[in-house]
Amino acid sequence: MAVVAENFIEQIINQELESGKVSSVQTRFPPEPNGYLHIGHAKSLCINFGIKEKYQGKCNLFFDDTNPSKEKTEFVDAIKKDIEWLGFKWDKQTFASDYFEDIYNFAIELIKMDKAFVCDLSAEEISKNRGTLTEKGKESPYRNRSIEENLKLFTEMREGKYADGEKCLRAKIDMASPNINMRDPVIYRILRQTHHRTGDKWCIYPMYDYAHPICDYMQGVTHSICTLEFEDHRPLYDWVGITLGFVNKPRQIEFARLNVTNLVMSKRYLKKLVEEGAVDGWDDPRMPTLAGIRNRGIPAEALKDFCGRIGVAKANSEVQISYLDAVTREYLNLHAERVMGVLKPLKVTITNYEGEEKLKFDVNPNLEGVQREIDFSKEIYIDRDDFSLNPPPKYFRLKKDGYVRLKNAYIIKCDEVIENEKGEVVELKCTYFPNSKSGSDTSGIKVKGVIQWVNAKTAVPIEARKYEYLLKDEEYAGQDFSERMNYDSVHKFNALVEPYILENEDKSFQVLRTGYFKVLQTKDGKVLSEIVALKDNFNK
RNA sequence: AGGGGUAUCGCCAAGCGGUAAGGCACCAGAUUUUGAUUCUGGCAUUCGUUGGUUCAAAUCCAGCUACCCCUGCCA
Repeated sequence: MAVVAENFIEQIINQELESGKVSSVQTRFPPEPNGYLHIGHAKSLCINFGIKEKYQGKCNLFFDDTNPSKEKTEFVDAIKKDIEWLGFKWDKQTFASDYFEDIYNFAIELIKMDKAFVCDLSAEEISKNRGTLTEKGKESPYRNRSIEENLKLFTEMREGKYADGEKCLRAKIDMASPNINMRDPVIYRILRQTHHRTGDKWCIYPMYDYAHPICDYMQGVTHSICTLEFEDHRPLYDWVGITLGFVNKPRQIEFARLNVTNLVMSKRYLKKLVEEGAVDGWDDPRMPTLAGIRNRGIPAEALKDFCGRIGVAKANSEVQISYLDAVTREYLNLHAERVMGVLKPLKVTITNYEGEEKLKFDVNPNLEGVQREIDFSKEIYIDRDDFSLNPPPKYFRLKKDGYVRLKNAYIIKCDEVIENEKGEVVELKCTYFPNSKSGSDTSGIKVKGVIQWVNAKTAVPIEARKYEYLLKDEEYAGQDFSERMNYDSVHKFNALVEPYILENEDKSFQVLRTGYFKVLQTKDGKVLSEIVALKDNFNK
């Protein structure tokens, strides 16, 4: 894990701790349960839980469920699973809906202070009266209703006397404000939607801008961390807290959201891909969701390390996807078990070898002395790409009359190439050198190439799939991805792998030279996903 | 004359008045039974730009410029 400099949020907290403005720190991770978490959320998770850990504070998991038309229990379960996968432990699990009654009572307070009013304007009229970026807005004709009338009307709104959209509650701030969010924003709307937790108890729901500062405050949040687009909302966030007289009002701090080159990140779009069946679900390895990343075989530790290394700042930036690969590679190199597998099997018969033997194989060269056994015999398979009939210069692997080392086994020489009627290579006849065994090589033969192999008898056939990330590029931007997704984002191989890999599902294995493997359980059986994230220089 | 932000190497990113950290990528070399790993060396006389203050500026001031966000009864 790389050591990362203190980010600007931590600097702010340090100052507040020093000055005594706060004595302890509490954050919250506030997803709306309307979809799965993606890699961008991982950054927020790492920031919020990172602060909890660093300052021995608290961090709640707070579901922002103020809009019942989009939210589902399915999503809250998925979100929790993803956070658990990352290894973060929240202090309390809370919902905005836990506070609906308080939020309502605070609205009554606001009305009593003459800081909120019931407005009869339609959504379109409100929009029209809001003014534009350069022109100030017009005050609602209902703005000066009496407190008594507002109280009565708002109570009736809750009781269901009015139709959806017929009335709303607005904060009374300033229609001339240059900040559009302050132009008497709507804080309650009438919405007859069954809420995933409160059912039909309510027909009015608070808006995010109004509910969030209250929920933060009620939970004891000291630092409410969100993304840059909420900077313009901070005055409103503060207005709510100040007007309601919150003591030690939480402070909202904004940071730049994570962008990754060419990665499709909008929840709207990801949802569409799932609904159209362009991918196998939210957890498809091609998805940038945490579930997808998990299935891809990227360890949680690697993802967290990535989040730490990209830093936290306010400048809009775009991180290269290859950086995630690099961090994954680094983690896997240190921790992953090694396993051999061939994507495109090519039979090799070792004509002068008889019998069978067990060979030692390093589980991971970084874990000294930890070995397991692999079977060797006269019939093996190598990868078709490790043999070339017309080798380019500096080709280190097997060629006709050439030598190569079978990883952890013997040096072999290719004597004969067997082709079928179509001229395709179907088998190689080789001889091995008994005194060239790994670890006790006295043959004196120098080979530059080392290739992986699997034993014909023990290897298991499996469908290997190579998943590409869902990428957006100019050519496809804004278009319908689904066709392309199925076309070129998954590559399938009838591969052979060591049986060992199947006994260790849910682990990621580094595969020699080609990348890393992870076994996925799918409807039609086991599938090995192969994602290339290792360095692959030999094609240069 | 709308408001709010941001500008430091190809990509992230430290720096907070004392003379440009680090990571990824890249280049060169060494070791290597993964063409991986590891190792060693290289990689911004310059911080969007123009002026100003200062003995000294990426850091302070002023003016430009570029990019991002804001006109949901979404979050």
